[in-house]
Amino acid sequence: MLDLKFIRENPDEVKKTLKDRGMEADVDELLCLDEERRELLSRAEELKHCRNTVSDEIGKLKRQEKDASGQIKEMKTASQKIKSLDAKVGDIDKTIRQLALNIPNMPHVSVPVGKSPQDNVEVRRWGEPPKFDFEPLSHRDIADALGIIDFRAASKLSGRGFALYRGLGAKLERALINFMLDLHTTKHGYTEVFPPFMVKRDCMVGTGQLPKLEEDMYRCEADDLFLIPTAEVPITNIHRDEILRAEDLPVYYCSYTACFRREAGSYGKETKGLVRVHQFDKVELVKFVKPETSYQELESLLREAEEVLQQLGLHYRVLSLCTADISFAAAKCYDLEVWAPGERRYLEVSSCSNFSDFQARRAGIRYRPEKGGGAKYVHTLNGSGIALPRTVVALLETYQQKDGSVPIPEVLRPYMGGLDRIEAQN
RNA sequence: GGAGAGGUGGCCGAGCGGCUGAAGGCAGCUGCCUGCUAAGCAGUUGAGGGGUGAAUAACUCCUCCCCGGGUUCGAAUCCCGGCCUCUCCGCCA
Repeated sequence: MLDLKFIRENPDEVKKTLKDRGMEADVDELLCLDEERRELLSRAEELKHCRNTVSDEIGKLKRQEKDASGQIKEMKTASQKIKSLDAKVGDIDKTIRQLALNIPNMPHVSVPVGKSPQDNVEVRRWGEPPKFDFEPLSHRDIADALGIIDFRAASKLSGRGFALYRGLGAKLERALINFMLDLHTTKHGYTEVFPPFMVKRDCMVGTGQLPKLEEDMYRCEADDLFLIPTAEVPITNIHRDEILRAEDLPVYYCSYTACFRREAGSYGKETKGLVRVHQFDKVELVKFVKPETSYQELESLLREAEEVLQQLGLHYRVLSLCTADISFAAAKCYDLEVWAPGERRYLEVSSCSNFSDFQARRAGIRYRPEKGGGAKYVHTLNGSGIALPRTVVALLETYQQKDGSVPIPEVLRPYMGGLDRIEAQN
């Protein structure tokens, strides 16, 4: 959510942002309501001031056992007026909030202006796509031949869009999780967090999944709990409605969780195999930082996510998303796309965003810049570090051999009991 | 799931329906004092919003004692609903 005061003072900039993002929202109506609200508020406050002073007088009169029935009568009607004014202000507040929630974050000046994902800018590539002297297979065929992922069993259990990892496949998943967590906690200074996978509605609102994306979330109706779509939700909400101490910033958390997404409305080619599933594993990176450092922090967050792919030896590219493609809450966003030779395309495995104070305002996460100073909103950032299934896709497809075996990248071997390749199991 | 208790400022902890935005303590900050040990004395220290204003200066007003309703001229204080925490019992991986 943007600061109302900011919208009031910079309506044209806000409108330009909406245009750049290809979105619509009624800024003028918002401003009009805002003005009306302030006027009503002034009137209500004047009356309240009057009520406060007269009520004091009544108290004094009563203590002296004098008559106060005139004042009481007067205040009775004043109270009614206050009530109706407050109600009006409350209604307008709701509408304003609704309108304000539909206004996206202001993109950073460095974000490319564009109309569609085609206008995203490639920032860099790392490594080379592998060359094969045979026709590379898709991860589904590789995994099937090796017996490490059983899609048939998964759909028997849970329907389409799920995977069941078996044997070395399950071990590989576990190895990847541990490798990533160890990298971020030991080398990049993150604190590991293992949160609940179900959260209350408040949390989903705090990070912005609700109300807009309720259809995409799994919900346990009896308790009104939601399965988390990403660790971003519980982790960001750790400090909801808190004022952090300046000396504790920056705060870095990394977290492995399963993620649950209904992916309502996505069918077709993408839904085969591991590319888009309802439940997947992900290691997430979350930062709470001082505003003046947040763009530096975004760069380091991106590097930290990239390092996972580098150490795994997977070719990838980095995109700076354009105004039309960055998410609603983001001020700037990089996507990390890994090359999948069998799919013959790049797959998004991480999205690293700086939300500036947009998410913090909504979730009430502040810090006190200096002693005696007022509390300010922190800047929040997050990025996957990284999502597992597509990494597995890229890994299997990149390292596949003609004989069907898949060598394991060096860095994962300690996590695989020293094993150096996956071969067909019985 | 059953039976109780409770949620007050950075923390601990008082609080009678009006004199409480909130006693007292701790911690922090600012002075002063002092060679006796992180001692003493005084002052000061919450958040959000509105108005006047060039102002991140100043003044002023409103709101906030878990959240949301209600009673009342007036509610931290009374009533109802919700959320959370704790204790005891039961059940269970």
